[in-house]
Amino acid sequence: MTAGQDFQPMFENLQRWNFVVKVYCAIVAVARCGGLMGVRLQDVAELAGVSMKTVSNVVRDYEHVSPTTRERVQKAIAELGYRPNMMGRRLATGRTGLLALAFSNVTVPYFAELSRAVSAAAGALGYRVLLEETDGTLAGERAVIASSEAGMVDGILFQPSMMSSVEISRHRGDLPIVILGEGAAPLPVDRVMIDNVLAARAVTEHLLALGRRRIGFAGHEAGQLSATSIQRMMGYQQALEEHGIRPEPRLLFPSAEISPSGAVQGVGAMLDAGVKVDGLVCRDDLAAIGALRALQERGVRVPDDVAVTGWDNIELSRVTFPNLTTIAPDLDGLARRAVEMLVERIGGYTGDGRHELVDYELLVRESAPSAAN
Amino acid sequence: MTAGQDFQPMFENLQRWNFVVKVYCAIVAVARCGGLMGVRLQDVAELAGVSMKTVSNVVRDYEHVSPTTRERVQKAIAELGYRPNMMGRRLATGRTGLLALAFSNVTVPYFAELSRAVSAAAGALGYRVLLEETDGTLAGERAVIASSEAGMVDGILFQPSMMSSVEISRHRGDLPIVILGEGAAPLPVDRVMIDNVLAARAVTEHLLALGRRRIGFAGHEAGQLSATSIQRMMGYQQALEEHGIRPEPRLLFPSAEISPSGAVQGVGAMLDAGVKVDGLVCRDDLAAIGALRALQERGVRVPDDVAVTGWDNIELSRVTFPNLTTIAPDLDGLARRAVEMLVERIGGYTGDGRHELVDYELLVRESAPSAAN
DNA sequence: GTGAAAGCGCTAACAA
DNA sequence: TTGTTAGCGCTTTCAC
Repeated sequence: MTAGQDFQPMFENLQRWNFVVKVYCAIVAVARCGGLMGVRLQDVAELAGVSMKTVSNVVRDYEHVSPTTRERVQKAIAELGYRPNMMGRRLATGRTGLLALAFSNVTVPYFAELSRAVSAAAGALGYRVLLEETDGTLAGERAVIASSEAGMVDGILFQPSMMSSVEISRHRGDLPIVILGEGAAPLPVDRVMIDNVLAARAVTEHLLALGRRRIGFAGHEAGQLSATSIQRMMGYQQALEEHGIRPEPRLLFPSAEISPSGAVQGVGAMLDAGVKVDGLVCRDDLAAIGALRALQERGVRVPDDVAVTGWDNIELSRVTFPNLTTIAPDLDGLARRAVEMLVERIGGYTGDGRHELVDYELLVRESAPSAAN
Repeated sequence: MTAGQDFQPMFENLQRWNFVVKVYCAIVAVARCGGLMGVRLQDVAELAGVSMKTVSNVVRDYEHVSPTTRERVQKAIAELGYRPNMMGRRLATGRTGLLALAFSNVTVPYFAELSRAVSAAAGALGYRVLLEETDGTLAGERAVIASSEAGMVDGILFQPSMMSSVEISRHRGDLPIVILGEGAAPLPVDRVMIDNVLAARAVTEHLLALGRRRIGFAGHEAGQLSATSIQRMMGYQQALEEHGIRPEPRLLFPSAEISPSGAVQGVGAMLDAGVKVDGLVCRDDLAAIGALRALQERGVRVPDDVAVTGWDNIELSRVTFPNLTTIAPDLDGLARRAVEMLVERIGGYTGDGRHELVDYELLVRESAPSAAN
């Protein structure tokens, strides 16, 4: 008997012993909690008496596996309670099946609703979504980009608020990225948004059609304006000018902080300062909700005295009293298109940056009813 | 010259060539976008002229590396723009650094705020959070548990709404889990919540102290009650009974759908049916916001005619008009404790299930002001 | 203090 | 149709 012949059986025994232990553990585990720890592809292969490749084929629903083999493997899988380990799979394939969705803060209802739309769209294409909050800070945005580059995700949907397009374009070349919204976006990078200028014009024109002439704009940043605020204010201004009304700086109601409370204070302060308006275009629904409170606290009636509009069509905009006339972006369309483009990039598409617009709708509700009312 | 001697230089040349290509790519990449594709530990090791082990030590801040070596390695890392690949690391260590946070729906403000608190608490312990939405369905909850078991996360924070505690306890034994909230929780599993019965009593007693006697409960499920609704209704009932008031089934205002609009309809329908109340304990802030609208639509004044209370202290509860008296759970404390316990479990702790309570506070605001007002 | 090599669990050429 | 084997990028004994 040579050393080789001696070693082989010993090795087999080792394997078998390992297997026996695993099965024992399985029984204990099943008895304990119905599951099983650390079952590997190999364990299944051994129990089924086939190779790992075959098990892998069965697991991934590869076609060319004989029915009998497949059945045997599936029996082994069930018996052992095997579940594929994503980490191993991802390391081998280089894909994680995860998309990062980065924006400032999930507690902003628009982003929460966006994330649902994105999750749904991603799910339809076999991806899951890792939410990343940037807190709207440059540091936060850099951290998110950096960590996304660590291979945990296959691509990133990014709604920037601080980062410049130059810096965005400096990201690592192998991380596919799609920009959401009207923030900075380098030309070579894909982006999806709605036409903010046009929508802001539409909403302002709606107030003009109601006969309002002293129309304010509320809820934008008190300091450096965001791209979002700029575009919406541009549309507001255009609509006024087209109707021969000169935009007045006094009719701008900035918020010290972009939040509903910020709008309560910002709008409140201007009203207390004696500024008179009969219409208010708010930067977003949250600002509009704050404006509603600021007006109502002071006994101003909405829409009779002041008609108010929001933006985003968040769920609560239907429930305020009065509920909000608002711009309703096609969130599902936006999410679907963004995910599609990202998945194309992940798939290797290297064409030029595509900058696409999606639809929106002006939803007329109580806070600024239609002229017919 | 032997074959061996011949092969060695060739191999070295191959390595060097590979290296030259990488550096070239690096230059191109840096020129193009400041980053670099696919730099591996090995590439850094080669450039620095050390072994992978040493680079790994430097990357992970291992102490025992000589300063000169460390510096050389760091230079190579910077030069190549190396970033460790999480997948590889995780496969090797068996840890992903990811915690799943599973609940029905991020668009529910309470959950959005919870997720921020959890992200913060997890970040402090070196973990990141993967948000998982179950849509409040049994199928959704099962899918989340199943996918969490696929090795993508190290543990899961789960706020169940449908799954029974028996089924929860059947999950795979190697997936640490902590239950959030008052839903089903098997005894052996850790859980963190606030005392819903006590808090509901506190909020009801607040209304009683205001002299309200016809106090309703609003916003619970029209059909099968959730654990949350049950506990809050129990506290409501206890407070009434302690004050010698018999709870009246007519004063229950269920919602066909747990949403603000659902509450608008539910409360509205009861009011239209002629039910009279002077106080309304709402299951949550969203229901309270809906109730507010239902009341205001009908000209009922809040709090003068009907005092209203919410639950959760969501951001918008400060901005409604009137703003909401509400139960403010210590979200940060809850998140911190839940993450701590989960991380302990991940670390191998196997003690009995711990069921812990965290603080809450009754926030008195306009919708049900203090008696002194 | 540093290096060599054996995995982690899976996939995918290439063989058979 | 199925098996063999060489990685994926990293960590980690165990030597040196």
